Amino acid sequence: MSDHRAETRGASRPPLLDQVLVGDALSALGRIAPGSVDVAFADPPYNLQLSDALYRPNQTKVDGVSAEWDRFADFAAYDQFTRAWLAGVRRALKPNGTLWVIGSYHNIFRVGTAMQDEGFWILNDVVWVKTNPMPNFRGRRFTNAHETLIWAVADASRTDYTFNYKSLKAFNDDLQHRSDWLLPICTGQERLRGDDGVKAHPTQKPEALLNRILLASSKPGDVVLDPFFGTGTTGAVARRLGRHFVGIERDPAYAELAQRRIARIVPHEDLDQVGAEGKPKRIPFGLLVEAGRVAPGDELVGGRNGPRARVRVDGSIRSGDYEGSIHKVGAAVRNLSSCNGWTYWHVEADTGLVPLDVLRTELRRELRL
Amino acid sequence: MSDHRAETRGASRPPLLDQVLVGDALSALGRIAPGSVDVAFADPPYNLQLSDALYRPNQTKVDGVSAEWDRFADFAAYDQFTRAWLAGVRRALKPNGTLWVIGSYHNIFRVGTAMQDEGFWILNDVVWVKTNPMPNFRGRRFTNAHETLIWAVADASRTDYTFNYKSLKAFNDDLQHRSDWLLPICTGQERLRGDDGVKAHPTQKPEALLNRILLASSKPGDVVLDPFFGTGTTGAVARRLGRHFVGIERDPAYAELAQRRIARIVPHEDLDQVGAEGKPKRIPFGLLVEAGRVAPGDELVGGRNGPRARVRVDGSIRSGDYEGSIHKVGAAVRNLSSCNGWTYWHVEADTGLVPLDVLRTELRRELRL
DNA sequence: CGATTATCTGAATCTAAAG
DNA sequence: CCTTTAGATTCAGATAATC
Repeated sequence: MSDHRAETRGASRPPLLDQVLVGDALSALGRIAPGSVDVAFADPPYNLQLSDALYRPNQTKVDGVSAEWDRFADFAAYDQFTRAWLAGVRRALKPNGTLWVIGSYHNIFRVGTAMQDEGFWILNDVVWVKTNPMPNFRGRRFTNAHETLIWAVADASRTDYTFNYKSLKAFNDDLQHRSDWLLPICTGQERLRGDDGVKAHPTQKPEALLNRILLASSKPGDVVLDPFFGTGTTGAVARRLGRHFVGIERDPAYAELAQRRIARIVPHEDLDQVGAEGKPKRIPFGLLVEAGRVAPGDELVGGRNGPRARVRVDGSIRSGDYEGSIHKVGAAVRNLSSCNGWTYWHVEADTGLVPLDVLRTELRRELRL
Repeated sequence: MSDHRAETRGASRPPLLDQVLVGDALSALGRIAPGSVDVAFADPPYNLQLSDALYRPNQTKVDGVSAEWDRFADFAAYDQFTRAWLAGVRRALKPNGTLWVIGSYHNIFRVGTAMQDEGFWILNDVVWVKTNPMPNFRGRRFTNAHETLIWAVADASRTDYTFNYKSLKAFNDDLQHRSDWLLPICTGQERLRGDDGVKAHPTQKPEALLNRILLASSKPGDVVLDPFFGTGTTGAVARRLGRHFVGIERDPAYAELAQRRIARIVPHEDLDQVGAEGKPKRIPFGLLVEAGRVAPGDELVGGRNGPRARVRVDGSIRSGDYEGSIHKVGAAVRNLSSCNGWTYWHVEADTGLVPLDVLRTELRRELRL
């Protein structure tokens, strides 16, 4: 993480790591060093606009969200609030940092519009499909069985945001991970409750959701910001996964609860994910020739019964009239615009055809690159 | 349907039923009698903003949407276009009429915001989860595997919109219908093609999607409006379900194609029939880790006295020098080309070795999948 | 002819590093 | 900034081709 400073947009202030800042999101965001955050997760007020109490068919009252923090005069007020905190988060993020926001149909369209207007570049929307949503008691609509997440990078021109593609592919049994995530809501032991057994926070998110978000879009040691910290699910998961967190929460009681909760978390010992070693150093084909893994004059084969090529002293190859790099010649003989020569060309061994890529991997291991 | 007139807001003009109006949406909407429409479905341009060509790993070119009708100067231009057609649709709708709009993350947030601003009252957002989405070829994002629908009533004060709750509950094996719909994209015989075998329209929607929409939110004899008619999927399904349609399409060739398509439709005699639902959902190994059934750091055993592996945070495992999914590593340690990690790897319990497959079955049962 | 294998395609904001 | 080059990257389902 030594390159954090190089990525900052402005002056660096002392980082407020692994703490909960008590205060409203807007002013607290101003205390965070610009360009210091790798990933942000925000679970803002949903602006639910509930009017009357809702009762189940058995006449018990549904304990909905009716807190003061979820009341806005109108859409314009909600938009203004949204744009303000989005701007603050964007300032705190590194240019290649990403933001996740979760919401429902009550607010997510306004949030998404504001994100685009503020300059965020959307990478995906993700739907959290709930295995156990609350039913629709009145039977007047579809069961609201999902919530929407928006994932966006702070600066549209940056393509070097963190996305642990291989890790998520391994997670998903070797199929690339999709935008629909099936997860249960937060219940049972995981749900924080007061001494009276009543849920401590009305909208506590499941740790599994944050777990997947941070596995996908952050690295160990990264700084994770949550401007609506609540009871600290983001901090708990960040700590368990070896990431730093910065939480902002206006309710001191929630902040206190979150701190205690996070203190109990035992971080995982092994934080390795697939491909966590970082990008291996590039090994040019010439190095294989130089190291004697392939000798000048050796013949390469383009797959079973494919075209053949001859290795030359400088690591170029020739096949018929074509000469050049393994990639260029591979593309030429197949009449394609490009080609990965490492996987296309093979050498003949006793055991059969061996791709150059295998020889490269062996050399890389021996040279510890 | 004798109460149509009583529900109209303005003067009644002769209805333009079961026709395609050729022209741009804005002016054609003005020709529709105000307050005459029961349900509208809109599939507006998504404003995809594609720049360069995209190639698959096998170097074939992806046939993306590059039509002129999907090009807008900026978000402001798109917003203006959106607000204009939304106002026109709202005028055409009965006060208790509802509007469905489909979109992707490129445009749906802007559309949702505009709908709320224009006075529509959102009833649900619905996610169309695709069984067979196009993959993400470069591995830089999550597979974009869903699209979003917004369902809203024209007048927020009206609660007498059509929602066939019992019908949909029967459709869904006596469970109330949820907001996540699993459906394949439109391919095969259903996809309209020219004589050259090339798809007639780049964004044809599956009839199953419209079928569910009209089953849910309309009655036989209702008037269904589609301001972006394309090749007439809405009209085809409306006719089959005994509803009237009004289509608007600016491209005469599409309009002609749609008319011919709809003419071939044979309306159902029994309007209550429903289709079958999909297969059980796959549970990836990562979900077991996420759910706490297996913890990072736990040891897996490959059968009695077999090799051992260590579970990691992202659902990958490591055994010796090998890392990857349970299947990949299982294959590697056994020197096979493939392996079913679910039956090969076990966890040690008091009662002996338990295959991962058993844990998966338990989780599936609890999540009711 | 049936079974197996190869090919094609779908609303896509789809690279990274070196020079 | 731009240009060039290396080389990494796909899932489900329908259809066509081959055995």
